[in-house]
Amino acid sequence: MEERQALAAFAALGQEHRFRVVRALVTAGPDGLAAGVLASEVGVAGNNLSFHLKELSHAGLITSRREGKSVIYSAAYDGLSDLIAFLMRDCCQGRPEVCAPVAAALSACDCPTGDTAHA
Amino acid sequence: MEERQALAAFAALGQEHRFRVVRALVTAGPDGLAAGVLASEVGVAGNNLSFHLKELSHAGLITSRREGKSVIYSAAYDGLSDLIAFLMRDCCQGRPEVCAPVAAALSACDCPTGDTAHA
DNA sequence: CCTACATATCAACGAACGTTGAATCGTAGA
DNA sequence: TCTACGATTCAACGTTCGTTGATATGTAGG
Repeated sequence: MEERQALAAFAALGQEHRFRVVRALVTAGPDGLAAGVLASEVGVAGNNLSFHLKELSHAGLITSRREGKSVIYSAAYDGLSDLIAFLMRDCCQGRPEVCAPVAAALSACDCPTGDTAHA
Repeated sequence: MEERQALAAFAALGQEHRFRVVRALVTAGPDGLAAGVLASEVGVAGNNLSFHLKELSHAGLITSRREGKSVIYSAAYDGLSDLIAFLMRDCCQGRPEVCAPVAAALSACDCPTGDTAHA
């Protein structure tokens, strides 16, 4: 991931409404949510939401597809993981003070980290 | 980490100059860097840098200590790891599409993840 | 005490951001 | 084709952000 893209992603997530959009889409799963549903879920006017969705899409954090009259938005899981990986690559840099808690968070989650023996 | 704090941290990292400050401080290690050194390293005027440093400090990403005539700034490693952990907790949510690449990035780094057999 | 140096604070300006309302585009059904 | 509906685009606005220059604080040395 380029630095430019990462900066855009951080700036995008630094806005409350956009962050709530991303969280709602991640929670919704790969099926995604229609723009109208997102609007009422986040509490933003439709036209305003379009503005934020374009920003998030440009930052590589969400994707969209048309489905009948609706436009369905989904979280771009690869973009999100790229962002986390970029942050760790730029900040971890051989410093266990940063990585250790992240590794702990990984094993506290339902994901296959390679050493999660808790499941 | 609170959502409010995480939003402030994302917004802080979304600014190029501030991001470069954080990267410079992480690279510098726990010893940190003086404000003047940071100013020339990032290419920002001293008074302007103070503004950004206050923002980063308020976001919990850096800390400061006075040392003679200089003020030394250091990366807040716990704040950074908290931020990554928060992002994964809010975005991972049992979705291996996000966690797997992060786990891969972890093992590509010099940190003890518990299963890094590459070193 | 006075000077020199390193940072921080303040007021002010221009630029970018986020919101709003009206108008437009695209799709589905009568 | 006409209407209804969902979503987007556009122009305008008020606000916030980032930068600049001048000023103030705090520290070390003469």
